[in-house]
Amino acid sequence: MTEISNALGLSNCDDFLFNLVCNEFLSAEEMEIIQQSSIQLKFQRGEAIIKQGARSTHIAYLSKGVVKHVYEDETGRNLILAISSAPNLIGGANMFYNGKNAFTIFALEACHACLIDISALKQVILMNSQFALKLFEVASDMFHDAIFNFISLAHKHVNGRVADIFIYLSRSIYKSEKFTLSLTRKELSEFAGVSQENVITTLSKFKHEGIISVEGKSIEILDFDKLIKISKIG
Amino acid sequence: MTEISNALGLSNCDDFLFNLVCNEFLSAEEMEIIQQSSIQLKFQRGEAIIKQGARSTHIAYLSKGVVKHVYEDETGRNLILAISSAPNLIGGANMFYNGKNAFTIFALEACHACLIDISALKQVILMNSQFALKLFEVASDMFHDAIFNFISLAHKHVNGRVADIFIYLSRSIYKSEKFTLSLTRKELSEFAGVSQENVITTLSKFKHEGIISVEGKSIEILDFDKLIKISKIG
DNA sequence: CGCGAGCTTGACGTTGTTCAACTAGAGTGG
DNA sequence: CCACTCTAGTTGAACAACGTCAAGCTCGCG
Repeated sequence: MTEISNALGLSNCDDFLFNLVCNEFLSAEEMEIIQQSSIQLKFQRGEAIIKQGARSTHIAYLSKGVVKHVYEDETGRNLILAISSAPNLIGGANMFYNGKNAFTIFALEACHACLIDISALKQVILMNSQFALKLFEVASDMFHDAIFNFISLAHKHVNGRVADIFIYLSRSIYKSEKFTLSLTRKELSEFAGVSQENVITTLSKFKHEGIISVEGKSIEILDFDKLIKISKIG
Repeated sequence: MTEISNALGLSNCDDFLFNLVCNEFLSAEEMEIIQQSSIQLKFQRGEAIIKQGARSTHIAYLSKGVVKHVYEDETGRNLILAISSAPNLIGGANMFYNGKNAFTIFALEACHACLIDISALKQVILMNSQFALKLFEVASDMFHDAIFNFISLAHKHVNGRVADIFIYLSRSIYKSEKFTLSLTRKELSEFAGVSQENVITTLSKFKHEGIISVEGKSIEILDFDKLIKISKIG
């Protein structure tokens, strides 16, 4: 990847991590097929990487940044299905749907992503079943994240839902107990499935109880055990 | 399948429909591998076909009956993730998880199911990538059902949720506008993520408004359009 | 005939949404 | 340098939605 092509946001998809993920499964020839039909792009916060309703022509390998998976319903209300951070394969769940993307993936911060052509990918799957199994696992993981979130939405009140979200963000996305939130309060509420005001009130409560420290977008989880306890009781 | 082995609930897994699904993808040899390690069983209402937390050793091909996919949480509250009816492959989402089943699958009525050994299935996947793609599609379908339900839980009130459930049951499970419900009111409430009383009240309301006809377990959808309208406004 | 499981209805308190007002910071143009 | 405006965040009060509780119902079965 040259400096110039990189600056233009155009290059083949030869990200180091992507190689790392795939190399143990792919032959040079197979890797070549995927690289030929792939393209490396940069996205800014708010840009859609994969758009709901559009024909699913590609999935993406996220090499830098954080994204949200959003379902936009008829009434214009949004629901965040999941958050993913690099390095990760995203959009795989669209791959075998009816040809249209089931949800939109938005960049939450500056992102580098490699768009991989689905037909090339299928071609490689047919050549290499080990790789098929691997892809299966990745898609499966997202499914289980979704179930987890599901439970939270179905049975828990705001306290439990917000607790779940911060446990998820800390463990799976930012991988630290101290992080700078890439989501707005409104986005938090679209993740929790409650009103923005309700999320804010709950955050204030957690702050006053010394469970988390909140300074705008700077979050620190002070009492992880208590957060888990809140998550459990709902 | 002899009459005797059928009565005992024991036989190889040579269900006609199962053959139908697989034959276009599997060779005789591959089919043989799967059949050798599979077993045909009968289940009564309430019996678990696949148990949450147990090691995922098999998935199932449901040739007769209706099942529920249930997540049982720490506090003993249940959440129905999805309903499936025959003919269908069930439990596929557990296949590539961390080795333990993420949810339980219960028979809602008398069911015939063929338990298929996962290691045999993986063996065949490695031999035949066409088959891998097919399995991928099946698992993908369940994922999209789950997302659909997700939205319903996140943003809609009881009216919308109950409407969604009856649309789903009518279209995807019973495939008729008139059917005999295999779920109790309590199970409906575990599907909708609201209290049983709330489901009942809503059903009564729909009945008085002439949207559905309810006589115990006998349901008939009288005004599908109105049901869809209710689903949309939430 | 009586019992129990599933179903139904209404009253009441809790939880959540909506609305409206207010604050703080960032960007813009005179 | 200071209004002006726009966006994100915050707080409280009024109202609607939901869960819980308690009571009564129906139907099948011993």
